[in-house]
Formats: sequence, C-alpha cells, structure tokens
Amino acid sequence: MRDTAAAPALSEALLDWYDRHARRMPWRVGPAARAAGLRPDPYAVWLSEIMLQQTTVAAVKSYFEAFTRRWPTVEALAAAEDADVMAAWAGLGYYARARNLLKCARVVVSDHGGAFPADHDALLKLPGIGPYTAAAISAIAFDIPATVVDGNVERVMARLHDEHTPLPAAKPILTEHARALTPAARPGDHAQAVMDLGATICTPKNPACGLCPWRPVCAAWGAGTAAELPKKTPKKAKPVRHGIAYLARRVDGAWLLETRPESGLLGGMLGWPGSDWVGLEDTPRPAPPIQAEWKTLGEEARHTFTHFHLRLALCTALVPMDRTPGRGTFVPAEEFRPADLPTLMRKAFDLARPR
DNA sequence: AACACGGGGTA
DNA sequence: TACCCAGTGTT
Repeated sequence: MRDTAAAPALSEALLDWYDRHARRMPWRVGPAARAAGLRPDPYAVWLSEIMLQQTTVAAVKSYFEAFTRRWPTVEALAAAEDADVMAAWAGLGYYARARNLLKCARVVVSDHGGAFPADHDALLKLPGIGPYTAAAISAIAFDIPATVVDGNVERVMARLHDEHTPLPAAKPILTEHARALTPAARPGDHAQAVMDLGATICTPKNPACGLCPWRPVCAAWGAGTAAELPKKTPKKAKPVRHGIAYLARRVDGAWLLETRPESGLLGGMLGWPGSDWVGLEDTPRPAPPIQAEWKTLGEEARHTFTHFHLRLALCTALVPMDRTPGRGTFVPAEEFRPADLPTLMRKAFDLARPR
C-alpha cells in the first residue's frame, strides 16, 4: 500500500466489510439504531474502552454488563464506594485502571457537569485516558476523525505497508499510516472496523488473508510476509520471586484480610497479610499478623505477573475469638466473597480454605 | 526511554 | 511449561 490517494476507497471497502461482519458487543450501537440516528452513550464508550485496555473482548463482556447494571451513569459511578468498585473490578487485572476509573468519573462530574468532553485534548487530560482511549472516545462517541492506534491497528498497518521496522520503534510510522487512512465520514466505525479486522482476520498468528477486504492492496500479502509482521524487539525473561502469605480463619468463619497500599502491585485491592516478594528463596519471614498456631501448607500459590513469576508460600491458622490482629481486619464469613479478591489472592484462598 | 502493571489464551 | 497479547502512568 503506497498510494495514499487510494485511502478513501480503502476505508469504503473496510466499512462495507464492517457493516456485514461487525461483532455484536454490549457497548456497541447496532446498524439499525445508528441508521435511526442514535449515538453511542459516551459513558458506555469510555467504560468499555478502559476495560478493553490490554484485555480481550471476551474477558470484558461480563464486567461491562455488571458495571453498567450497577452504575448506569457516570454520576452513579462517581458516587460509588472505592471498595465496591475495586471488588467489582477484581479478576480483570491492571487495577490502576479501576482507581483511575473512579478518579475520572469524579472529575467528569465535578469539572464537566457529568458530560464527557467532546474534545481530544480535554479527554487526554483525564485520569486513565491516554492517546489510544482519547482517540477512541473522540471517534466512537463524538464522530471526530481522530486516529485510533492500538495493537491491532499497529499489526494491520505493519502488514498493509510491509513495514519491517520492529516495534516499538515503528510506532510513529504505523501511526502515520493509520492517520492517512482515517476518513472524515464514520470515523468511529472506521476505527472499530480496523480493530475488528485485526482481532478476527489480520490475527497475530495464521492471519485469514483469504477473507480480508484489503488483501488486494496489502503489501505483506504480495511479499508473503504477513505472518511474520509486525517485528518486535525481543523481551527479557521473567525472574522468579518468592514470598509468604498468612491466611487466618477465626473460629466464627471470619477471614483476616488487609487492603493493599494504593500504589504498586495489586494496589488498592484486598489481600492476605504477608511478606514482600523478593528474588531470594530463603528470606527472613515477617511476624504473623496475629498470634496463633501457624502451619505451613505443602503447596505454594503460583502466579505470573507482567514481569515476574511468583511462588507464594502459604501459612494457615485457626484463631480463637479473643485474639486481636496486629495487621489487617477480620471480614465476617457472610461478607467475604472470594470473587472480590485479585486472582493471586483467590488462588491462595482456594489452596488454604478448609475442605 | 525504560519500567511497572494482571490475566487469559494457545502451542 | 512457555510464549503471546495489549495502553497508561511513573521515573
């Protein structure tokens, strides 16, 4: 694809494909509703785009439905308790997104009268909204011809132009290619169409070029290089870290939990009291959070984070009613929901709970 | 520019 | 088990 004069024809072919193949999603306005002049709700667009950062459509769907059922408007979300939002986000990962989601909702209510700004630069100033999300909301919710570049778009552009420069160095080049294709009409549908194309046809492995509306103009198709693009600079191996967690159950069934610090790993989420996680296997253990007869479990909780593997040793104890914890708070059995825990802490619970 | 930050899926 | 995928904020 070298001829930029062909851009309008390319976008037209893509929109035609999109109208026939668009995936149904809870936050999308369907073709019939769009034809009737209905615009997407900016709150729904924003919420879905935050959830979709680094996360697949399949993982997001049920969370999006739960959030919009419980908090149907940005005003409702802004008024929510922090702990309720963090618990509802549990399992979705990248918990800074949930903290910024609440911050953003509160700024939109207090500084913008409850309406998301229809302006790329104003959106960019909001917590949790970066270049991708600002462009996505501009295009999808407000019909502004912003250029939306996510990992799908990068891959599609790398192949369309047979660009062999490795990411992330290639990002400005790929962004410029995407900008040249962005149409004045239906920019939101165009953006979603490129991302859908990347998610369903122009996939990382085994791209379905035979079904691609852009195959006739795709440079990588011509060169036979589609499957090896985009090139990426090699990533480094994940080290292993070790730690220990204390799971205390009081005789009345209450569990001893603490809210983790706002910043850092699993920030703001519930967790079991324990040690820091370090590179050495044999490290001094911190004092248990409460005096009891502690037993070490035979099995460790294993979990992989973005940049390290964790092996978490587990200690359990059954605690009499009259003890006071030095760390954490007992959560009564009827209030404790394992689903409110991030995945690592839920794995630890599943190994340690009485069976 | 490099790093921190989860979880799910496939081979 | 190992590898792949994917935006924002901080430093």
